[in-house]
Amino acid sequence: MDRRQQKTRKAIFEAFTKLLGEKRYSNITVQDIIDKANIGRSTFYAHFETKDELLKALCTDIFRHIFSDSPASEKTHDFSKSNGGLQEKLTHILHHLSDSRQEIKSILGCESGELFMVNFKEYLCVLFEKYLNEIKTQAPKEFVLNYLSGSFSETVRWWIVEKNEYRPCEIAEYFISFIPSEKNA
Amino acid sequence: MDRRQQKTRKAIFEAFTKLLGEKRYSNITVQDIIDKANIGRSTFYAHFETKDELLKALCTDIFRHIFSDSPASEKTHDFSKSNGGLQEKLTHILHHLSDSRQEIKSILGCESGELFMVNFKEYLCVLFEKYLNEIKTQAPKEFVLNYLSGSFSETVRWWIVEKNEYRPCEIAEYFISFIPSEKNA
DNA sequence: ACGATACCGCACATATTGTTTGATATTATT
DNA sequence: AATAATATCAAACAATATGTGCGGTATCGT
Repeated sequence: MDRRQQKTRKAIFEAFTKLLGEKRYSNITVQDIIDKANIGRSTFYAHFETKDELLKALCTDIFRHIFSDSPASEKTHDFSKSNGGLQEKLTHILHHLSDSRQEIKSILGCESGELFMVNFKEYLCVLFEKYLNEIKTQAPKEFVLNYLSGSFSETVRWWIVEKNEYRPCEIAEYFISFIPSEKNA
Repeated sequence: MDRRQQKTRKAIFEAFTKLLGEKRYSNITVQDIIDKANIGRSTFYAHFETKDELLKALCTDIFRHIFSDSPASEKTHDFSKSNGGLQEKLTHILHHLSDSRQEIKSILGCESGELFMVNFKEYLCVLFEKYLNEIKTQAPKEFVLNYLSGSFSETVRWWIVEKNEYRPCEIAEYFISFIPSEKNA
């Protein structure tokens, strides 16, 4: 990728995230972005068709960072096992989320959070699906999968937005304790 | 309230919900609304300052309907008790939600869903707070309250948006079964 | 050094917004 | 039935945002 493109793209992302900290997503105009990023109008549209595409690209970047590396091998899907288990994986994700906290908090602060959360839930569904058979329940799979991704994503939202003192491992532990399993019986 | 106002307000609401079924919230313009509602420009602004205010008013109307009447007395806060318990209350709420399904589905279909969900969660927090002491957990109250309102609201979202065959009482039962309590031990 | 291309600045037509004006029609009240 | 209040309307308005197109310039990769 051309250095100029990298530079411009980065400038747009930075301007955008700054603006998200200042005002609501829907109130941010392309004009605002190109002013703060100090780029030409046509340059912006050469990179992103719309403001929505920009947001989507930003989220994609963040998720690539968060879900990139697995903390351990996928050998075991026993979610309370110390190594490669669900709890460890969630803790790992929470650490990554914590790294980008300010950025994510800005996104979650308004309607743009919707897109972030939808994306996040999709990633989580893939993750939780592997552990479905560990869960003690009569409820149908689709219910359970939505319940888990929904509850965890909402937990993350709360954890990120509200300034609280809990550490990633604590959140993961609390969350796991709410899942009906052999261990939590 | 003046009959003219009632008529206009109703026309605006109807036009707005119709439009929400056709296109995304952010792509709906005030122009669209006044065209479909067949009212004058200044008339719209006499009723609502912005499109956001209109959405907020619509949500308020819906929630007033959903949370208006209690199914039973508030005597007992034992949530698995058959009468006045949490499960019955949730079932009742789900029935109301089902009544306004199409309307709510339109709202949830795009960014406007964010506002709806935030509002919904606030109402749910008030409800769940009464049952906090029934829950077996080591997690702090603020975590639990957010977990419950988050997981239930996400369950509702899934239930409303995805066309599925589950009845209100089934959803309530599945949800309750995921809460750690004496009964679910 | 050179061809490719990303950027810029500017301009343009189009669309939306929010406000104002004065006239008209409907309402609530007496 | 008459009257005063007011909700609505149509039209016009400036201000702003959008998306696109153009030639010229600077920077890039090779």
